[in-house]
Amino acid sequence: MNVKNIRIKDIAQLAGVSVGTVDRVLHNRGRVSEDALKKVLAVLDQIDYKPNLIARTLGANKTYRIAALMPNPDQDPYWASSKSGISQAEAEWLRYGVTVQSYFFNLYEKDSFKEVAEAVTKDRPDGILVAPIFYHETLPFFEQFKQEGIPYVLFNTNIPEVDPLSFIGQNLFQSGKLGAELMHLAQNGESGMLAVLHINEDLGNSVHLAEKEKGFREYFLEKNHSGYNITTHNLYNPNEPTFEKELSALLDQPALKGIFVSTSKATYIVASYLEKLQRNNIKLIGYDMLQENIRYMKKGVINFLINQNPKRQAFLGINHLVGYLILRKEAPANELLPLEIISKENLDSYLSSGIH
Amino acid sequence: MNVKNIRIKDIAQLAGVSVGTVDRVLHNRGRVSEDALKKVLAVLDQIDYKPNLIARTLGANKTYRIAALMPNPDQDPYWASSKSGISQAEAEWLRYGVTVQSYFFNLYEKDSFKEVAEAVTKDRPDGILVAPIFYHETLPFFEQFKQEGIPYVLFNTNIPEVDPLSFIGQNLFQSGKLGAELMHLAQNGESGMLAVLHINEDLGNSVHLAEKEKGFREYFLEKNHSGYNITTHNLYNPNEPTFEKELSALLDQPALKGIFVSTSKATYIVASYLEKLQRNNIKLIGYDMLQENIRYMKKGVINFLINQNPKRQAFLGINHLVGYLILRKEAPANELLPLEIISKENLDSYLSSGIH
DNA sequence: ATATTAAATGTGCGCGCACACAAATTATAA
DNA sequence: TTATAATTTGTGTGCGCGCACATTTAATAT
Repeated sequence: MNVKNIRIKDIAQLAGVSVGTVDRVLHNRGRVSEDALKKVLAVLDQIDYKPNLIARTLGANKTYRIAALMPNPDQDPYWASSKSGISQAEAEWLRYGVTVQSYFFNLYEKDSFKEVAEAVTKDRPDGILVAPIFYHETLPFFEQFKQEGIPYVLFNTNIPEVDPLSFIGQNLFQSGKLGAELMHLAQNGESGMLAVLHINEDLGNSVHLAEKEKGFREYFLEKNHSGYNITTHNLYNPNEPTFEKELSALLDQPALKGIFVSTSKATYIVASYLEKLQRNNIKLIGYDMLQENIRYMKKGVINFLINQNPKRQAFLGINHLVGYLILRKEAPANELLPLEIISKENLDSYLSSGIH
Repeated sequence: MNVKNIRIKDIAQLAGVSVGTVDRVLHNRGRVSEDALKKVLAVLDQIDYKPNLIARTLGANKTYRIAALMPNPDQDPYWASSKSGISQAEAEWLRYGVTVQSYFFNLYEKDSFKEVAEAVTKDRPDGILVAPIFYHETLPFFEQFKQEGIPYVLFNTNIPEVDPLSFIGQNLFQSGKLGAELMHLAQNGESGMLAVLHINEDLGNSVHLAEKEKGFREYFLEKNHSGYNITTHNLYNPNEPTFEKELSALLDQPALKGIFVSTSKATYIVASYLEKLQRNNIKLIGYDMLQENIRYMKKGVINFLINQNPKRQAFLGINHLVGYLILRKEAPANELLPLEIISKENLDSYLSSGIH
């Protein structure tokens, strides 16, 4: 019983004042005499008061509206994963009066983002989770959010200048280096031509992808592996006829030994071509445990996946926001998720382990 | 406001009875007439009542004592990691009246386990977390715990027969297979001799380790890689003079291309010999991100680590117990953590990401 | 000096649940 | 029928916090 935490009541008793006074001091609402203030502060200085968050939450009985601003999940299964993380977090907090309103913008149109972001601004939510894949377009909105005192959390893409409550994502440079290490391993010591391939549908993403490429190249630079000849390939809309031509041209090169693809959707697109063209000697390394990618990995077309954990990213984003709003918890400024390596032999262990 | 959750009060109103009656039905405490029971159940059938756990926890205001029964963390840094997971969980729940009492037994002495387990039994905790590395010795204790209605969670080693509230660990067979895949990769296509090495200090563990070996061998069987010649080596106490002799004899074999070590402590022991004997062409694959292992990985002596996440295992164990005791949450019967692959290039991303 | 205003302090209530206990109803005994 | 026991039902209280409001004390005006 003596291990129990100190309550406001105890502080009041120790300081010889009423709980109301202690409350006013704790929240510095003023209306406290210097004398009383001193007494309370003296006690607070001695003991380490930690409010009972459970009681606080119960008493508050407020409802919180969180806005999630992200690309349309129908356009890319990667974003569908993010969406499911949001839904999972929402389900967990619904009963405590938290609702999440999702706002989807078109992955390929900057104007769509603006439009949707304005809608969010109008709605004045209590907190905002956003995947700011467009750089310039987002800045003024964050200015606005900050002015209105609405906390915002970024995920997937970081923009440190806007000083968010928290960012959740990964170190992209290191991610590229890891991709290179895996590629190197998969090559069995033989050298040859390696391709870095970006399918850059959404132009907002290019900085993002370049960072991965830098890391990829850095690895081979450090290793001084001149045996590998690394080329870069930028493709755009997979639906255009030029796409297939360009990709096929690349895959036809007999010297090509491996492809590092910088996005999750691009991974299964390339995998499908590799399978169709029977180029099973080309090692493929890409991103994320999307349904399609899982299929190709089980077939052996994809050698490694680096898990960006889109679901977990979004899930944590909502959680941090909720923690900040109702439990007054400080969220970590940067939550960099580990770079998880998925191979044929540990794939199932990831699939069966919940959100993780 | 209409999104708010349904309260007991609401159910009472809908059923036309008092909250007390609803409470008795929900907790089936009896003392309810058939008529009232029917009415309440009818309402409950219609709506999806989810109790407000915050309110429940607040009201309960009980203190819970959890006993953690595990090997002495001073004997092996692996267990020190587990310990830190327990401490972290304890810190998180302390203010809600949860205390954790740790009971350490000697990793090498079955009798020590018995002794400590008896102490736990006498203390009658509200819940027990245990790493049951000795098989036969543990069974009668679980019988006792079950009779007394004390929930227990296992981690690290599973004993499904004792029907725990939850088990937290990994699929060991798959873990061995993964080790083999990584070894295969690290070999760069060259074949040769591979060694599976167990340093089996605590005899209780042997089944555990055999399972990993089975997986390791299975991988090469499936691949039909007769090019690799796999041998098994059982070593015991590293402090005995024979130990060094036997290990050196193994490492001296020029055909030896790789070693798969089945425990975390053994990993850095072997790494130290590899370094000393300058056998840097032997690939080493082992377990866990212990301080020493991290050092050897950064130096390039260890090629891959499979992370068993001892810290997280214990952390989750306490959390499940707490969730069950105060929030009445059902813990998952089997929480199999993913088999995380650690390499030089993603090591830092794991180190910087907290408990994960 | 008393009346009025301002500042400081203390008290009460609700959040939703669990549990103890009081009240009301029904069944049984005298 | 009335008295008593057994069963069923309802009410009240506390958990710790935050906030609204009542009360007390001090400062100022008349």
